[in-house]
Amino acid sequence: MAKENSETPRFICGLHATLHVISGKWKPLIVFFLNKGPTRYGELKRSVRGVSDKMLIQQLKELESDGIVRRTDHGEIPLRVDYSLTPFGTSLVRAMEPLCGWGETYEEDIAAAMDRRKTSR
Amino acid sequence: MAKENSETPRFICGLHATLHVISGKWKPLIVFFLNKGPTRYGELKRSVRGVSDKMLIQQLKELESDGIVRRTDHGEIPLRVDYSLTPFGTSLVRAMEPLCGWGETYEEDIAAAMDRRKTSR
DNA sequence: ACGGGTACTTACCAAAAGGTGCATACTTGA
DNA sequence: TCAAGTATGCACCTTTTGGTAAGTACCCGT
Repeated sequence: MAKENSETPRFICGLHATLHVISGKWKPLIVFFLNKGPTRYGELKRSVRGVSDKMLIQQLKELESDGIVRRTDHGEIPLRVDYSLTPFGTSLVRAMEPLCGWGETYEEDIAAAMDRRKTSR
Repeated sequence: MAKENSETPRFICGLHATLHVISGKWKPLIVFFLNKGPTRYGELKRSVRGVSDKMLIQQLKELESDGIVRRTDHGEIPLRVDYSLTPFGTSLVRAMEPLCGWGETYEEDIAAAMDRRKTSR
């Protein structure tokens, strides 16, 4: 009587799940900066050079709805909001570290491969 | 006299570099299966359910040009090709493990967040 | 000669992701 | 009152990514 797939095989493996959370052009950069401590919106925007308001807000909202980031509105007279990592976000950053390390170690190879592809197109 | 950025700030951090290698709808799944050993094209296609020829080949080519995957043409009478991870690819898989673990641990939370977003749209 | 299998390649399209720029509501300082 | 700053929202458009379906070149069994 069992259906072929009785439960949700949404993710093939943990990595697959994780990628749904951190993929997005600016997300890794955002968590990277946020890992240094709470940051105001404008400050973050200046840190993540090249990001547009739309993208920054959008990605922050997604990270927030994923429970990675916390938005704090200080309810002050001149609008003041800042963003920080939740403990969940911090655990993500921990798990990312080896990948960061791998990327750092092979940065040049990765860049070279990217260039090769761009050139041969 | 120094320019603002004298050298290439292509990646903000290692993770950023890594993501250029593993992001792509089917890449994590591909390396996941390949981690179990060399696999023939057709076999891989049957494993990664739902992938089209175009996508499988495309992503395999990118992984190959990034040095993650190795293509072996056995030059046999009935066409026979298989794919496997290079040592570089294996090192990537190693670095991915904590992220896999994180994803496994919080799979439900991630899925729930995804559903929330899908529903509220 | 035909149908089927292997390993791709190609053209065409739809959907998702990302970018640009203007608009808002509120503030402070000149 | 007007410009400027903070933190967004929104409409529109382009780019990138992914999907569908067909075709190729080769081989094999019947």
